[in-house]
Amino acid sequence: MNRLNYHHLYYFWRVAKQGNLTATAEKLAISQSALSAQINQLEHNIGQPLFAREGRTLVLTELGHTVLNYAEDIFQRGEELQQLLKRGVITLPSLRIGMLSSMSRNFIESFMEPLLKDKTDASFRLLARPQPELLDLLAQHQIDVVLTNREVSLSDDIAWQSQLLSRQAVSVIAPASRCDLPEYIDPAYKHQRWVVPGSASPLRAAFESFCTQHQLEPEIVAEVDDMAMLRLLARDSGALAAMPAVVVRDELQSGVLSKRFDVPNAFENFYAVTLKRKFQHPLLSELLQSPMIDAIQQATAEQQSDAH
Amino acid sequence: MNRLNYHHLYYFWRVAKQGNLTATAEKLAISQSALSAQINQLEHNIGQPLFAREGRTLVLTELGHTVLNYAEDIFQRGEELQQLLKRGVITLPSLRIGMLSSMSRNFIESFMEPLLKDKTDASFRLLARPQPELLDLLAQHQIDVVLTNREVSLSDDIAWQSQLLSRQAVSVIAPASRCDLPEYIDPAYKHQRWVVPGSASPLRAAFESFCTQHQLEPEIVAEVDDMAMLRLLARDSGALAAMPAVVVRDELQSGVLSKRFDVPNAFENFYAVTLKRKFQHPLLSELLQSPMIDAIQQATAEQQSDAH
DNA sequence: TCATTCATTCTATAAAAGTGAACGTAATTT
DNA sequence: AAATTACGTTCACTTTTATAGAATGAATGA
Repeated sequence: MNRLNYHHLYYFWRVAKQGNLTATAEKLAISQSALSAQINQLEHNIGQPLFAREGRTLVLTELGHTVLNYAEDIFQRGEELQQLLKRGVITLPSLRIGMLSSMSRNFIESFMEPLLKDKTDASFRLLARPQPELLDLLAQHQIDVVLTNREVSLSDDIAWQSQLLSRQAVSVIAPASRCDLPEYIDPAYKHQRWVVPGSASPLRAAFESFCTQHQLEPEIVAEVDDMAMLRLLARDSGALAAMPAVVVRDELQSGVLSKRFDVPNAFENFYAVTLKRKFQHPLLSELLQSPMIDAIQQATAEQQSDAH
Repeated sequence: MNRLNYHHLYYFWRVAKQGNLTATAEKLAISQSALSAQINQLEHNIGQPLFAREGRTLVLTELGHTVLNYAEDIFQRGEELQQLLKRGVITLPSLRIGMLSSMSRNFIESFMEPLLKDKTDASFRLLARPQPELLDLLAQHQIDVVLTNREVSLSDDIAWQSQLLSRQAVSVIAPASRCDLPEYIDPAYKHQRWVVPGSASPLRAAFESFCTQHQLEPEIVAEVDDMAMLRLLARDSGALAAMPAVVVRDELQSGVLSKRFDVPNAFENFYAVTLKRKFQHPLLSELLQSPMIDAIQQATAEQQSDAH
């Protein structure tokens, strides 16, 4: 291999991030043929393909992902330099957060809390998508972190890093009008109307198993994936609800809803998924080691040991 | 400004590090004219000079230093990528430490101690030079850190970062044969033979002022800049010596020399000077926040408060 | 002073990056 | 099943950029 050609690498970076040669060529204001040729030269120079040509799309190989990680470091810093040269100042790029739309908004908000207060220079973008799309975006460095309640499965190509942020017990939530119901499992719960998480969710599975175990025969009024929607239904449907308490934090506080008890051994996990990278976004580092996260982790650790 | 030309930036990086166009052209195996032209283009593209042409040499401007800092981040990462692509592994580059030859070797050794034990992958280079040359090398990213006992003066161009590592009292050291001398200032010290630090050193100034204050009339046997040399003379000359105790740590322990007392208000400061950079060498970060350093700093803090 | 060192400038040439049209497939529509 | 569209590659050719080499100039040092 000769010396690395940084122009080729730059083009590769742009294409890999975009995932599409034609669109990238347009953005770069060159022809696709030129772009294609440059990337071929890079691959030829390296001696191994960076993209697998699958059908009519370009998909990063394992090596491609590795190289993209380096390119990201290199050219993010380069962009910063260019900004400095042009405008005389550098502004921190926005922190790009991806979230699963089914997650608790309250949780997300408390995660981002450090960004909201007294930091004038902190800016961020928030993006709700299905999990596979989020992971794609992450792999392409289009977002910096994914907040999810679903475990990520290991991939050959990509070095995910998944950090458990919090572990919430699943609670039985009742409208204020039903505060006669006992704060423990009881025959009174045998025939009730419920709103519950969608069947794809591990929470739902836990709820079902709980019902079987205690011979409850719930009437499912609604099953909903989206936690924000679930919250509204819990508040307004008059039915009981099974969900992490954090989802309806405000309602519990104001007394509109009340928590009866925790479903034993049913938890919702919150993860922050990132790519293993040398240079993480500074705001992200801050968030991931913020005292709030520590507090949550400590709290959940206590919860766990309480449970045992 | 158009898009940043990374090849130009690469050439600039090489030249700025080397400090010399002709030699760099040779290393790059291109003509000086080509190299000169490329760098001119970069400057033209940026709109401001990166080098000041002083006589027949190229000297970095303030902007030049800034750009070099970015370039260093960019291309160090690039070199790492190239290494990965060629050899399949990345090895941490050596940590390059610059030291003032006049400094205590014992101090340097204890600074580097974390590198010496059980780390198989830690490699470093050590370089003894006069202070101005060390700072030049640092500014050109040829070394990662300068260990010095002399304050750095602030420069317009370069963002030094100077961290106080340790503060050593200056002690009066006597050969074992002279352990009759009292452990406090006393007329017995009035006429004695001494080996002392060179007159450029702040230690020497402190010693002279001490002598004046207590009306000592020292016979100066030798004045020496180099602490390693001073150590030998203290051991072998039979004269008294004024120096930080750490310099003769081993001799004090073995009893060949003995410390009589500390010269009041005379200290030698040890600094680690680095460039303010986004991405510091990982080994260096480790050293600068090693528990040994903390211990020293705590000890010296106590010393200071004792003195007050 | 005169040779030496080092960077710059100029012209010609070599190398590279770029264009645009033609081509090959895979996916999608009719 | 045929036509259409989307997307990447290949090829012949043009434009742009990088480079060599000789000439120039300015500072340094013997």
